Amino acid sequence: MSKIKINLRGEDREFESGVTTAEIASGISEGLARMAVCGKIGDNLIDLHAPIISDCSLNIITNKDPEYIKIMRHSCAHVLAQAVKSIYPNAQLSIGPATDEGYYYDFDFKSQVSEADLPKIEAEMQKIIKANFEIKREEISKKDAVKLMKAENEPYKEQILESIPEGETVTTYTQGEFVDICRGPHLKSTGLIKAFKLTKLAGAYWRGDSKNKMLTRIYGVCFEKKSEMEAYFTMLEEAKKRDNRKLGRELELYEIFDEGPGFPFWLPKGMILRNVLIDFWRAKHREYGYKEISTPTMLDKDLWIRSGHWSHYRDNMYTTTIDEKEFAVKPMNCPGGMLVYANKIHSYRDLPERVAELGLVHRHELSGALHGLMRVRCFTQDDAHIFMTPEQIESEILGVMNLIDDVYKVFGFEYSLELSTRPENSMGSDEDWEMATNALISALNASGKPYVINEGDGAFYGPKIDFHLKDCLGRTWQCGTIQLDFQLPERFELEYTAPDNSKRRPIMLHRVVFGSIERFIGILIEHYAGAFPLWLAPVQVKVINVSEKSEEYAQKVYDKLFENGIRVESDFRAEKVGYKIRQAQLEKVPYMLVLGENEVSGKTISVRTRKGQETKDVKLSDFIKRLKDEIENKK
RNA sequence: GCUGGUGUGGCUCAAUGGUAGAGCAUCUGACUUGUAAUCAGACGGUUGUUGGUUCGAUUCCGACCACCAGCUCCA
Repeated sequence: MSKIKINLRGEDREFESGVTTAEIASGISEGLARMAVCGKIGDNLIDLHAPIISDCSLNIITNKDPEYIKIMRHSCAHVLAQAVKSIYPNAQLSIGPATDEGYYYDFDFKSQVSEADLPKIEAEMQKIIKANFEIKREEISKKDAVKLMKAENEPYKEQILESIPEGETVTTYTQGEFVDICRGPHLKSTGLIKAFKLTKLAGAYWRGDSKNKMLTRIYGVCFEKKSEMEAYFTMLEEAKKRDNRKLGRELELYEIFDEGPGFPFWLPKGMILRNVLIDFWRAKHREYGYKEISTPTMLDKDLWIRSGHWSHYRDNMYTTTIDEKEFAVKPMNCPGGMLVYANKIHSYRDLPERVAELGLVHRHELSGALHGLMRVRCFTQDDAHIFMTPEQIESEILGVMNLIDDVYKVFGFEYSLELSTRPENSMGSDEDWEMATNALISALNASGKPYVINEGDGAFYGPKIDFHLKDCLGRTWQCGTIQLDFQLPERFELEYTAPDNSKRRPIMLHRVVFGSIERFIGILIEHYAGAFPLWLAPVQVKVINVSEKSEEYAQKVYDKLFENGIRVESDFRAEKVGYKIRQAQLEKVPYMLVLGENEVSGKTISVRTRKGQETKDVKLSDFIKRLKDEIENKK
């Protein structure tokens, strides 16, 4: 038996090769052995009974560690699978991982199953948990695993095994009658699962590929305590209240009609929000050295053939025929931008040239993908194309990253960065892709911000850095993006004159900050739960009179606010003050002015904030000053 | 597009194999009101569309459309 060195909490200790985490734990203390749930080497969790055969640094994970709940969720997925197999013996298993709040398992039910069947499955799971089956881990050869899965009639599992090299060992986990091949780790027994619930049922393609068969995915949640699970469901209820679709209608921001699925209509209040954002956007772009253009919505098909969109994006494009000529509605703004660049002779002295465009694009998204303002079929991209020399790539990318950060900060957004690399169906040479990808990586590294890599997720014309923002349910949406593109300058033969008088091809990047105004507003609605800060609020002040006796004075206050450019509304209806306040409150108006006989005689105003704070005897001029300061500083 | 579900007045929801009811909103009247809903009356729906089953369907079945959750895709 050979010896290996295992580092435990910074201390090197020697063990026999093949030692398990369980053995190490019981060697330390009985308590630790009892609490230990698995080991952790690097980021990998290993089963308590998995042999360790090489030098490493080991953490013993106990039921006090955050990893514990992940394991419980994973085991819960197995319990789900066991329950399904016992109710539907013909159902076949595919995969079943833990998620952020729970787990899911994909099955090929050979019969139809609907959400109504979930309680039945849940009850079976409860039985399994109550029976407290031991979850046994075993190592078998790949060959035996294939044999086992064949015997169990699990073709999906067999397919999974195919990707495992010959000669490797595979682990199985068995609980009662149920056996699954799985890397683990798992709980010691099913009885350790505390709070769980099945939440929804949906389709999911086998191996995430829409060409494959669609399986049935059952989602569930699992928590260490019932109270945590209840808190989670309460959170979901709260999140529903800030859904952009619900608030969009209630606050009269936008509407989507059956006559135009995915084509949002902007209502007056939403239009204000939109315009305020655009004003802010223009100011920022002026500051960062951009010019602005606008290119047509519909252009000759030949242009799209030339840009490559016709061959790569045709399915998503709307087209029409005019005078027997085919035209396409733009799904992207770039080709128009290329024509504008090519329209003029450029010197290296002009570069980088940053040209922005608020471009309305149309894309035929699949009907099932539409989602409020987050995913629509026509939207305004706050696009820009930057033309530059190779030396300018990194600093320009960093410049855009700063601009995006600068803009997101104003709203208090936290975002995550993703680098997407070359997809399968792409244009261009290997060298170009490598150079472009490296340029993005070095800019990311220079920024010092963390990022994840999405292999094969880039655009067909180049790799990209995406900025993701979260919606109220924690789903992330791509907003900002920076995409390098070597293709379009080539296809449109763009040039600039270098210092040596030679003609060179500029490097080009596409970028958006908001992403699309629609999606960004969708995120904003949920981020603020509709209670927009003053500078964004469609209605900033509501003037409310107490009775007819103060209407004339209230009108004067309204006029003064209006003259000062404040977005003000009045409510002089013959209703009780409480009623009118309630209305304004539901409209989430930041400030309400309540004006009655006291204010008339004192020539003051009474201010109520949307949070319910009241201040009496305020001078109108002071209030206006305060409003202007708050708007100016985007508080 | 795929899987499952849903579809009743502007909004939220109820009811039924025998042509639908409430609250809010709207309108009218009364009340002149002090910080989250004053009272009363009126108006408003061929129950998403379209076929079928039936003496009769909004209710049962099919197709289509839209929406919801998820998958795929994506700003």
